[in-house]
Amino acid sequence: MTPPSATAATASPAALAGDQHPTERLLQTAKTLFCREGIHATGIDRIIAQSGVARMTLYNRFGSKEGLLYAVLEREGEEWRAWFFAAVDAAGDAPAARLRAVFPVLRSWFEREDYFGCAFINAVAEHDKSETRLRELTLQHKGAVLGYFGGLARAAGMAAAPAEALAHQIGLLMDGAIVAAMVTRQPEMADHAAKAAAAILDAALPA
Amino acid sequence: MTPPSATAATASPAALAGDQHPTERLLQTAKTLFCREGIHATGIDRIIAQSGVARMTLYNRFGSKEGLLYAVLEREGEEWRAWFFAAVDAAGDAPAARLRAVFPVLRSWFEREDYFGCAFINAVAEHDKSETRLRELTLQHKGAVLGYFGGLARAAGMAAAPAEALAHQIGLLMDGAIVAAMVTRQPEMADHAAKAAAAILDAALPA
DNA sequence: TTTGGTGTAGACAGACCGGTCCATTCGCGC
DNA sequence: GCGCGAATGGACCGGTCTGTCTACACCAAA
Repeated sequence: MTPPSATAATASPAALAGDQHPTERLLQTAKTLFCREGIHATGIDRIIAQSGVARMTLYNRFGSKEGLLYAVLEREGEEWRAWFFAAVDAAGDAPAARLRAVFPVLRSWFEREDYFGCAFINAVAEHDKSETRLRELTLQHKGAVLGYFGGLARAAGMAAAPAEALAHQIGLLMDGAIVAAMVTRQPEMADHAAKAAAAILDAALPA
Repeated sequence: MTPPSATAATASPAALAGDQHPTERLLQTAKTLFCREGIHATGIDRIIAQSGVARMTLYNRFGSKEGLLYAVLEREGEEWRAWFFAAVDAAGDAPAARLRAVFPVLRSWFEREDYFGCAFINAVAEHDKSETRLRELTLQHKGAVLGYFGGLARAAGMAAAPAEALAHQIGLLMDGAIVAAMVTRQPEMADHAAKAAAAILDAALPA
């Protein structure tokens, strides 16, 4: 997912290989490579070479490439949500204003040159569809986001059931914008989504 | 993408390995395996074993695994669009009625047990994001679908620009539903999308 | 009957995969 | 300075990957 440098400061890729903890460098490097080039296409050798960490350190910390992937996703989910919620909340105190800020915030994500789609969606897409673990991790992440949307909707005066329905609709729009922006490389996909969201919100929220 | 057996008749997997042209069996088998288990995770050996075709036949016909993938996507796009447009058009003569039929039709796709998401999206997701060929193929496919939506919107009385905007919004909702249904395995995602689309259409179309 | 195109069966090559093992070095608290 | 856990660097393993090559079977047209 690659949120706008939630870890801040250490932006330079050069600095990345030098001063951080091995675990951190592994997670960071793996996240980047997994997202940009795909998980299966990224070999262990690439990860350890680019992170400047010994092979055994990876296996001691994460057990396997799969374990590393899970750790990357867990971390990425936390960081992304922290960034996203904060950015949306910064749009104002009114819940309705925050709901309307969702897609402008997403656009700022799409505009990053290191935007390569949602790590969770991409991971599910390239694995066996009967794999449950990955889908569970993804559902957990998406569930947290939907919960956040639902909370905003209720805070805006909606009842529980319609608030949940609205959260689902915004969530669908968000997933659509994420994959459309990945494929087209056009951040403006967020604007189309924002217009759609506006129509939905206008119909759902008391004026 | 796996549309509901556009090639009809030859549904049985057993029949698949027996009576068809080698080229056909390769395309069919590769499509299924690529979608269900991922492209990188599907080896040539699996494809030739399951299709009952000689290894050299694959390389004579398609040149490489990559060539096979492109052929699969091209074919899949054509078949899927043919099925989808026909199914939506069957909902009625009125353009508005057809637009509102989009997500019920998608739901019938999500309900298939061999639904594993959109082959194009999945392919882009698991390859290097600087790969242009795959993204172009995907854009071509999505462009055809957006064009279809835009045509319906104009036929429903909308001007060119707003019709195109509406097409984008429906398209985003569609992509979102496709990935959400892939991750959750819940066809009801289409219902949420349908509600969102209804709000958009109600606001856009003249009553 | 011959010939040529198409497909088959499987051995094979070379690269690369994830993962293991081990000897060595580093860094830090004592 | 000492000792010990953590990290390193690299050799190495078995397996699998894509792609090539050869020898052979079939079948229709000349």
